[in-house]
Amino acid sequence: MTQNLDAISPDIPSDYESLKARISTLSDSMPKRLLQCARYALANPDRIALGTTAEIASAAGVQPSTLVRFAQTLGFDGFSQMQQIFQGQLVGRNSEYTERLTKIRESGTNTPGGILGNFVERSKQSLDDLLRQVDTVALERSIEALSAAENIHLLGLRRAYPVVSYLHYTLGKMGVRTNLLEYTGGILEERVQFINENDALFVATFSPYSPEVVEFASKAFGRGVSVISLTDSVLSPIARVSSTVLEVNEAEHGAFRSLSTTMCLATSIAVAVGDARKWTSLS
Amino acid sequence: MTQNLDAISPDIPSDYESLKARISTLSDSMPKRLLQCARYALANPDRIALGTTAEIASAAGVQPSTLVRFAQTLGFDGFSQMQQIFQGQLVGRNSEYTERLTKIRESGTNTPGGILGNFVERSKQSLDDLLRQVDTVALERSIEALSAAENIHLLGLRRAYPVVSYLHYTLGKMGVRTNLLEYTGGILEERVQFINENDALFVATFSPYSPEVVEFASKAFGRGVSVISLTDSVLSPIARVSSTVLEVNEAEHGAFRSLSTTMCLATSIAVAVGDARKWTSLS
DNA sequence: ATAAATTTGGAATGAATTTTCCGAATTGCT
DNA sequence: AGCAATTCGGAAAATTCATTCCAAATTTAT
Repeated sequence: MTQNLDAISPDIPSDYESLKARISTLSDSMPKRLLQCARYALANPDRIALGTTAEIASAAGVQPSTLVRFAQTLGFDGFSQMQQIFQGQLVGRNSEYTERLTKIRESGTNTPGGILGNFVERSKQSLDDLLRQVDTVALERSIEALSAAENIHLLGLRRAYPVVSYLHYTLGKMGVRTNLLEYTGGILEERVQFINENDALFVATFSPYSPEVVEFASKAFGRGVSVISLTDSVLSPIARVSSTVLEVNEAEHGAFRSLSTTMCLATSIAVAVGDARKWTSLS
Repeated sequence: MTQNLDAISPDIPSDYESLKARISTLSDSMPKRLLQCARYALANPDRIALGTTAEIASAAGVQPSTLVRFAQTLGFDGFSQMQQIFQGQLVGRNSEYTERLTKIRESGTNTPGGILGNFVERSKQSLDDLLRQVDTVALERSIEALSAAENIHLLGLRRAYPVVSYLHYTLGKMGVRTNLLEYTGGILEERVQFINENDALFVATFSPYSPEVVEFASKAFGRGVSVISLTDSVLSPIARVSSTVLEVNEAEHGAFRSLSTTMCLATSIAVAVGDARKWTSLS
């Protein structure tokens, strides 16, 4: 097998891209351990570039010899030769990046790359703002409320729906069951009655704020339910009917906003709640 | 002299900045050859990071032993220890990130604020990586395919579902109708027949890759449908059944990954496709 | 179920690399 | 200019590292 592959492609990959491509094509026919190497290499190219066989092997959970075999399977003489490709990628990266940024800036906002560059920049700014402006007290109270709740209900429509559906999934994976309130016709409001005082309602809504969501939260809040809201302004109508308000200023491009920062916050909330629940369930 | 310096500053520089600072303060009292090392090191930090003593020494016009003495003059045990600082600088290109991350770790990653700080930093890094690694050709081809498609079908389960549901919403707002394939029981596969050759299938899937999604994409691809996939590795099984592959390396916190970067890319795609469709519909 | 082929782990090998050491050369001081 | 201290070069030693090899384990084919 190996001989055949060598015969088919005797030349060695000369840059990181072709190396990735070769890994991709050969991964089908790779045995378990070599696949493990492949996965590790693609996930941690920096460590391959700088580490020794012993270090990398132990980090990847294989033998040093397997690492050498992996390199040889890809067409290299040995590990060292493959390592050079990873090193080249590491060095070229620095210069390429700035070069690429200027190129993207020049390309304006009408090319796909330009649009992406724009969003990346704004998202980074937005993430900075999040960390700077976040109300840690509100955040901690939110985590507490969600951790203490008997049941967690999630509500969000339109642009907010991906946020709550993600929370639903991630919390579920952490062993925290949640109730994702889907909007199926006009019956949403009727479900308020199934939320009781010991529960928490997590509601996400952004401008323009869906009236039905605000209305729902208002009713729940009126019933004494702990309402944690994620929104884009303290002026949001949801703020008045919430126990705790989390604010996020999302990156924009014209009229279109990303969900990048919001997702970052949502993930953090999920992990924090998962952690808190784990500790309490263990004790 | 050397003994004195050791006595004055027995601690070793722990990052590139303090290393540079020490070189600059000590360079006054350095003899010729060591100064030569200092100059070379500051001018070619990358080569110091990756080369061997023999290589570097010859490039710098000194003996390998001089290189070792140089490192020891700066307070290190030997060359290897100094090299690690240069390597660290190479990996944490914007050493800001790693620096801030360690700062965050010191303040504890178990508090909600700590978890958020962690995700914010990693997400920013992840966004940088996205811009650096994105295959602009693949991106442009994706936009073209999606713009040219008669109908756009969207598929993504579990963690990928929020991504496609967001695309569904955003593209809809831009006047691009899409068909969001929801997973309702085992009937998913039967829907392949409703996708025809002029359509495009956008499929998102992350490790562990849902077999049913891969299977679905495979069938569509087999029917000649343009399949644009968004995934987390070239080893993804979806890659083999796609016309175009977009790769995203998302930020992690332990076992949990955010969707921050993925959402940024998704938004960009939506805006780009929306733009492209607008132009063609106007002309 | 059995045999053949492939893959794997781990020790052994051999190469490469870092570090030490010491005599020679250079520099600084009187 | 002559002496002492420092610096340097280069070889030798010690260490680390990549690679090879082979027996054991696993997988595949019959």
